Amino acid sequence: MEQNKKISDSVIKRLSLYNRVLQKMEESAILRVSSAELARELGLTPSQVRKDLACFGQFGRPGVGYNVNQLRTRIQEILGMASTVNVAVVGAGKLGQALMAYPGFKSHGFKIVAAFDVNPDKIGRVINEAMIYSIDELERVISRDSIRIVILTTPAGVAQAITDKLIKSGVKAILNFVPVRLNVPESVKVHYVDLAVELDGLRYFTK
Amino acid sequence: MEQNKKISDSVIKRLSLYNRVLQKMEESAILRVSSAELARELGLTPSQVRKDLACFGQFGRPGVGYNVNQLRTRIQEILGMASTVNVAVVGAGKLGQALMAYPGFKSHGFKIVAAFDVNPDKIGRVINEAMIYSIDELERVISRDSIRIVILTTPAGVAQAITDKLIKSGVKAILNFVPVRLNVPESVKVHYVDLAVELDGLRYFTK
DNA sequence: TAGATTGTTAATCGATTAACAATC
DNA sequence: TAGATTGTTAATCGATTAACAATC
Repeated sequence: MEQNKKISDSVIKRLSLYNRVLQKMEESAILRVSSAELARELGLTPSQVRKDLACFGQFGRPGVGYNVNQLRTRIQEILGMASTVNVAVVGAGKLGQALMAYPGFKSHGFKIVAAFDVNPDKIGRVINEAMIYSIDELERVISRDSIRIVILTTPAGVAQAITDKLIKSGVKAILNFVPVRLNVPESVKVHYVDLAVELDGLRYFTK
Repeated sequence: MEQNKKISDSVIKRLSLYNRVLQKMEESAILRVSSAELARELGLTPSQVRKDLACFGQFGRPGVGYNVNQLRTRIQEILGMASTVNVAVVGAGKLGQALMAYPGFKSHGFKIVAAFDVNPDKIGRVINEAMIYSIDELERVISRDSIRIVILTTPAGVAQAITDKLIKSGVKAILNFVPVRLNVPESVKVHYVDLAVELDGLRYFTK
């Protein structure tokens, strides 16, 4: 069974990818899948797929493989995709607004329910059913909508101060597009999406 | 000296982060820095900083540390930041247009010089000095502007076909926002930015 | 000189891959 | 039964951390 060790971020991200592939297979009415097929689809090794899944119990049958529907259901349980999770965007600039309109979150069970900005011209506007609030409303709306996950796209200068406020309001995880390292307590998780750094990696490769 | 082993992506990304910190220090007229200070600034260990830098030679002086300006200059050489690199955005939807307007690329030596889309309403528009071209112009413009790095934000259905075209046109690296695994030859590098998967990771953490 | 800090080697840790008995 | 494929243990690989002699 293997279980009870703590699961790494990489495993969770791959689980999310398995789920996507399984969803496609289900649409194509495919009933069974082997670790080898999943691996090929995602550019992994069969061993890795089996090991990832084994973190959470036994889903497959030797000689047969995995039941597509059953495996997908179980992964969605593990990832907590059953109920939709509310997310807020903080900083409704071009990038923030683009993320508010991004269609890819829905199928993963996320809904952007609010955004925040300081610009009076933006406040009150609605994008994709979510309203842009004044940053002064942060605490109130975060708590009203039980928002635990936030996408941060503010200017660099205010990112830390706003993060402090977010954490006070009960936010537990931040997807951070701001090129600044955030100081947060251990109980809060930050994922960094640093686009310029990503491009730096690509440029180095092309030399 | 350590050198001549192949350098991992993680090392290159950290180099890019060191560069950012060093730039700030230079603005504050700080002349010297130790691996311990750099490490603290970025949440790493001093060992790791020294090891990363040692991949490319000896920059520091025992008992003294690193010369800020000298180290930054050297890192920019390593990363190839001396001359600006042309980048194209393929798929000028909301996300693509937001990335065209993103101010953070410039300081890293990137310039988005062109975008591509199929929508006739968008074609011909100019955002941040870069024009949106018809996708039919792909080969011509990519080659005209010597574009080797592309940011991909197309619909999922056309991502692979367009990627094939890009590679034929000479593109060597792709920053891929489309939730699809791209099939590319070994000589081409793809970095995936999968926002829904990132959020899945955060949601799992908050449970 | 004494204290600080490097570059580098060795030890540790974690993640990936290979191997294989169990079993459908 | 024979072939396929799992779950799991062992081996490998790579990345991070610790330790320390060299040296400013």
